[in-house]
Amino acid sequence: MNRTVIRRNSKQKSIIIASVKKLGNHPTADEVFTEARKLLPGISLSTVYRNLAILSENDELLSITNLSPETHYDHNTHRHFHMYCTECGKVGDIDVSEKNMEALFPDKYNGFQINGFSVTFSGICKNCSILKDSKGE
Amino acid sequence: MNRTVIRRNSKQKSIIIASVKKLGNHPTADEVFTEARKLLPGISLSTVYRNLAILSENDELLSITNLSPETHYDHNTHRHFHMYCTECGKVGDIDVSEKNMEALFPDKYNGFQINGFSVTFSGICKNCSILKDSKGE
DNA sequence: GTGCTTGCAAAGCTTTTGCAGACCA
DNA sequence: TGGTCTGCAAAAGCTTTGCAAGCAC
Repeated sequence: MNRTVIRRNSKQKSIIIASVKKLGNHPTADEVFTEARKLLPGISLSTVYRNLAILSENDELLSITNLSPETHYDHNTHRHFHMYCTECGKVGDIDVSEKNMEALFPDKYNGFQINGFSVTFSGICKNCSILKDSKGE
Repeated sequence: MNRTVIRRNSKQKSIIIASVKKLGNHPTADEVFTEARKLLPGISLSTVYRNLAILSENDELLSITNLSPETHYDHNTHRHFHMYCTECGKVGDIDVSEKNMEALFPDKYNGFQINGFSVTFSGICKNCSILKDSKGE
């Protein structure tokens, strides 16, 4: 669903896009805000939220809303899965073969017209496993 | 992760469980609250939240977070997918063959130890499609 | 100049928490 | 009776919104 309003460019918008790309690993709105402020100290959090929402609507970003309490944003808009570490909150990508994708993700299911999907695994990442082991937990 | 505290029964707790089962279709905390109040008008929303959290921790309920802005609760704790209608907010179940499950859901992935997963499709349900068609959208 | 976009502040929404009293075992 | 559970109210956390000023085109 694209906005029907005329879009304009602004310094803020391009800085927000650049920040998401630079951060790379599924930043939250607040992380984008922190990064964007390095380049434009006066930028406001609501501007970040507004632009992330618009970019998601226009499929220029993927918004991931079932990871943690916060919404994460991903500049990789291709179909892929996510892995969420319940220890450190880090988000990783999971690649799935195109064959499995097709088998799993039909366009329709019992009358539902499927437009998008979100797959998230939760668990413990390599780093946190090592940390836990070294603490003898 | 179970609580280590001793659990007691209460009228509120059993009414909350009964309400989730009666509502059936992935109710939110507020919907459970509304249902529970029919049976016990004095019950408080925080009691509902507290009990839903405990039941989820004990795997007596599945909590589905950020399907929508609210957390949904499911008395079906078996592995299955969800379908979220972006028009009416209704949540449906999607069954996937056990074979596909096994292929897709390994216990480990690149060092990640996978403990749980969440799969959500979003789109438009049958009812809403019909409504949209009849409006000529 | 028009009207989209921003920053600020305030509000909105769901969920959590502190505390005193109630109640289960 | 001891300690868990409840209800109330307030707060927390993330996100959205109203509005006047600023800026792109």
